[in-house]
Amino acid sequence: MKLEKDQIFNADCLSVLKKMPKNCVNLIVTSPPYADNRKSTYEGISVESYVKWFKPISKELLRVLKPKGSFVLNIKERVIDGERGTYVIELILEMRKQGWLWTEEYMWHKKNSYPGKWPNRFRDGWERCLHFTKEKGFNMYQDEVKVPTGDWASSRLKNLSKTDRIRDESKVKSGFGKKIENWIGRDTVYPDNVLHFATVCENKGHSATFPSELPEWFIKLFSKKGDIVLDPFLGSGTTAIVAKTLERHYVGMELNKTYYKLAKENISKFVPTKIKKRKVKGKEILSNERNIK
Amino acid sequence: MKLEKDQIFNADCLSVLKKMPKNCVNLIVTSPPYADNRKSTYEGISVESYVKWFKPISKELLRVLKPKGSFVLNIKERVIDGERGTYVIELILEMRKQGWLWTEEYMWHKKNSYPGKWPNRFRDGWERCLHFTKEKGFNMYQDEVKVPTGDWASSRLKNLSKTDRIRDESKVKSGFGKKIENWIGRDTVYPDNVLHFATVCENKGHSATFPSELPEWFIKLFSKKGDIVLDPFLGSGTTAIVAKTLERHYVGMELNKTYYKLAKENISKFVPTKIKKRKVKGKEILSNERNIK
DNA sequence: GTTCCGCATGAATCGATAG
DNA sequence: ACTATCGATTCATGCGGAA
Repeated sequence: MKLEKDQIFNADCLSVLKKMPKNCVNLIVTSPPYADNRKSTYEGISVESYVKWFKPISKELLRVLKPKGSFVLNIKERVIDGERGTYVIELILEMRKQGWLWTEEYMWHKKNSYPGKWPNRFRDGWERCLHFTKEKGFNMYQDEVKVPTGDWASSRLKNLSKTDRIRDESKVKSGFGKKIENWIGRDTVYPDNVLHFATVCENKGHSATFPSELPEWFIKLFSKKGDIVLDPFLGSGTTAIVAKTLERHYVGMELNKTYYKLAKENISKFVPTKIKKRKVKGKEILSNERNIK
Repeated sequence: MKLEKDQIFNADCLSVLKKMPKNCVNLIVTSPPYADNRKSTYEGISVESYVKWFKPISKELLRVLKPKGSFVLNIKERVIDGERGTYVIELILEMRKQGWLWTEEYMWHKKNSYPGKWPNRFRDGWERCLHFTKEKGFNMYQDEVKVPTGDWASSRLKNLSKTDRIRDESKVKSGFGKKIENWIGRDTVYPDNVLHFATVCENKGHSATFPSELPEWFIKLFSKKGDIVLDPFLGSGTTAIVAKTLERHYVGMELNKTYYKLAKENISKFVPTKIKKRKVKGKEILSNERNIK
């Protein structure tokens, strides 16, 4: 299969990945389905089989990723019978056996974590963003995520107020250069490996597993314009939308038909491109043309 | 050996632990020496042998801990040859085999992380605080660590009281006063599992140190007055001082003679005055801060 | 045009209940 | 005894309507 840019598949990611050529994507950002506590699950993945389920996928991801590319895995283990599940840390060990380098673990601090009160724990306010690479000398564009110093920056990080959000959205839409302009005269510093983003709620209009700021940060950090960003569990399409907005190409898979349609709808709505359907060798693929407004 | 309260040992913790009776301490809080990359280390523990070195200690800790007690392990894996070391997550798996329950993983977000710049990673801004227990029904005193509400409620409360003062002057019996009381009663909430503390000044490269706020938070959360708090890697004595300040008893071990003397000196210097507390909204609260400053 | 308040909601977890 | 379902708990956030 030749890799067509900017398309999404309504299919199991493993089957699509196997048809993809090796070393073809620059960055993988995804948040896979979380494990399900129920013993017998027909759509979810059980806790017991999680590692076994994910291993063939991570093996293919290793194959399709370019040598200097990165794989960012957003995940968090469930509480199982009063304990934190061990399947995530077991997965790390298994992926290293496959050849992945566990380069870093970024922490996503969710300021608005799910409420609740229990006798043995507090609300869970963070998730892992595991950073895997194929080589030590992977691409990392640190200057693209520098943050300004001073109160303005820290307050923006801790609390995305309404004005900040407007600024943030315009920043994404107009590209990164404009943001730099806004910060001229200010000192900028490199961030640390802790990310402060609020989760998205349903009332924002579209449900998503992670806020757009999360893939945005990693896409800026680990890819450049024109690169290809892959999300094998696309969900409602957040990764693809952000990638396209940042002038990267996207490839995505989503098994669930409802989410696939939602992603397609969201992408067509948000991305300033005209999507055309085309038949190639009996298969329907997507190609896009630049929409010169 | 009979357990003497409020004493510290200048000895290898394992040898002392073995002499201690079982089920005698209520809480263990410690930050063990970090693994050392160098092959032959004088006092450090090599990366390869870290799990093997720690297992007999954690086995004894399991024995001396009371059934409803907790073990809080502050640790973070080093970067080894460009990758995060796996010995911490391997240790979690091994400790579960010993009988420990991996109940939770708290996250210490270091607000002022150690500076530096590397081509493949950012500054490390967080450490793990692994929470192990012997039973599901362990002791947890959640009310002791409540924090002020976030911006949402505080700004709302501020505005409510402002408009309400006006209404109160005009309408004495409006029934609105009670509503305010409900809001005021809600000015503290339960925290999540992310702790925001600044690091302490760099100690002279020996055993890992944490700010006093860290043991303070866990001592308040997992023990009550009169309980016994153990730190098998006491360092300069932070855990013991905080324990005593909070009217708990302490037991500590420190192998390094210099640090042992320092700890003893620090503890003896300690005058049982009030621990540093801050006033927030007229209420005394913990030094933990809900928001990133 | 702002600011402010009411309300719904979210990758949750525990304990009790029912089969 | 083991498993599935359900109600209670909790708080930061965004949206929409009101002041």
